[in-house]
Amino acid sequence: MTRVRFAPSPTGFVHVGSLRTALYNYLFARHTGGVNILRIEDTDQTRYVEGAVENLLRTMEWAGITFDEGPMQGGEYGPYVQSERTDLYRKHADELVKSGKAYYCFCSSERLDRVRKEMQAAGQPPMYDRHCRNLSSDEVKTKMDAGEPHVVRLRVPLGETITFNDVVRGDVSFETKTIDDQVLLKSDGFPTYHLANVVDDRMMKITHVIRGEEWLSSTPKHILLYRAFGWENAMPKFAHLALLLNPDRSKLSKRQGDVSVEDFREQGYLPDALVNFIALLGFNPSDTQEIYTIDELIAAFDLEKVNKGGAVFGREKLDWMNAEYIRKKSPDELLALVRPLAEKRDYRASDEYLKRVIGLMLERVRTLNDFVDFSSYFFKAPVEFDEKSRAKNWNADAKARLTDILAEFKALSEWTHSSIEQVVRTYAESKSISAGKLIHPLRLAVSGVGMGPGLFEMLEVIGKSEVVERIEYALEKLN
RNA sequence: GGCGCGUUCGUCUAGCGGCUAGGACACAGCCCUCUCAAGGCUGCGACACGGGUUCGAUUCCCGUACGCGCUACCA
Repeated sequence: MTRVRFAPSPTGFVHVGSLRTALYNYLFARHTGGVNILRIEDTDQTRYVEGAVENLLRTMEWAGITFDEGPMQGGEYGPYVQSERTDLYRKHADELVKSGKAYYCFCSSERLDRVRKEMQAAGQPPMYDRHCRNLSSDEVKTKMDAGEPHVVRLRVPLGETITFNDVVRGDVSFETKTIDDQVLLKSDGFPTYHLANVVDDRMMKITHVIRGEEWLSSTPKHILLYRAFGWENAMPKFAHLALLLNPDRSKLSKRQGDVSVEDFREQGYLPDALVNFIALLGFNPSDTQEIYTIDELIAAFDLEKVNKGGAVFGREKLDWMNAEYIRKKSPDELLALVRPLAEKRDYRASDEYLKRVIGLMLERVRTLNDFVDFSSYFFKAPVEFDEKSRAKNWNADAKARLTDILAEFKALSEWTHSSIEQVVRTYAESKSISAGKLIHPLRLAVSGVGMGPGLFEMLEVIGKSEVVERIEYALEKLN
């Protein structure tokens, strides 16, 4: 039975890179019929953010990523929040100190900074100088009795090579002499990531650690910890995912655009589309298919097929994919999605009316928000008129023709797109002009802009009386 | 600086010794058309570089370049 975990730090919003890590864990768990676990890694008290966990939970639910064990669903290896497990970490840190695999360090952060600076100045890699590594037990006792603040550090064996087989990268090696005597337990009594992570992965019987590439260099420390605890035989497999990149190939970050899942949600991206898109950033089932349902992704997922190189998070393809997903939604689903957006803009309309607007806009939107961003004229008469379209389509001739058309519209008993079209085309023919000479000015008069859905369908939806009023207004206002 | 990882069209990718290097997004043109889209067709466009290994390298090995990550009492 495979057991994997997604172990985020609740520090605010959910980064799309985190979503991808969560997604790959989820896909792997479901593909292998294993267990997907959510564990909150909140051991840094200085980075605590109010409501971050709730937001994380909501975001995961939105994305359709489910967990079998976690803070909400419980499980036999809980609690699943690290701040509630501190006794466990302390116990394990003590055990390591007793067995000589770790030691107390009383160095102040000032001393640490100074040492690092000195080493750097000397052209050495900035590392801890292992100052407290060989303190005698008497010295330790004296300092402890005096209540000196201290941390627990791992006693990293010198002169060894740690090699492990990463599922996506193959063999990776590190020299232990390049590894710092890592702090395991901080002076505030909380564990660092390394300790808490290894202890929890072991206690929760994790079989595969699927995480971001930023952890690759720390993996030998984790392996050393497994060894120190005597857990070599329970070592999970490691799979390090390449990072998501900005268009300039730097690590995907704020400032160069949106990076939080919440941002995309707010901008009208569908969870299925975001998930589909992100799944294919670094993974491909060796197929030319682009659109995958979540079940297809689960069926196709394979850690061996995860790419080693980082992928640029390119917005254009996401937009295309989102549009594809929007068009696959049923009218009722779209209504439910767009309704709140329309209300936020104070667009008053019946469900029936909104549905018709959605139907006309469907082929023209890339996000849910586009439905309302580009359809204001279905709900409110234009107050401004697009200057480009006015310059091109509006003149004395157009005004004269629209005056004629207006009269015919008023006389029209049946207001449907085909009856409207008939009026317009018949009139154009009678004057020996192209229908476009009427259509464009009409569009401008009624919508205020030069683009949009087919004119006749649009006029039908907006309704006769409103159309008449708008034409009258335009005739009066526009020169 | 040190250590580690990576590198196929602009972007996401297929490829796992022999292919006219395939697909998608984007872009350009054409068709459709009342505009904008959608759709259809066509086009543009890549194996980072240098050495090996081999009858033959995008593919295997070694360098170089470039990019990224780590180098905290943050995760």
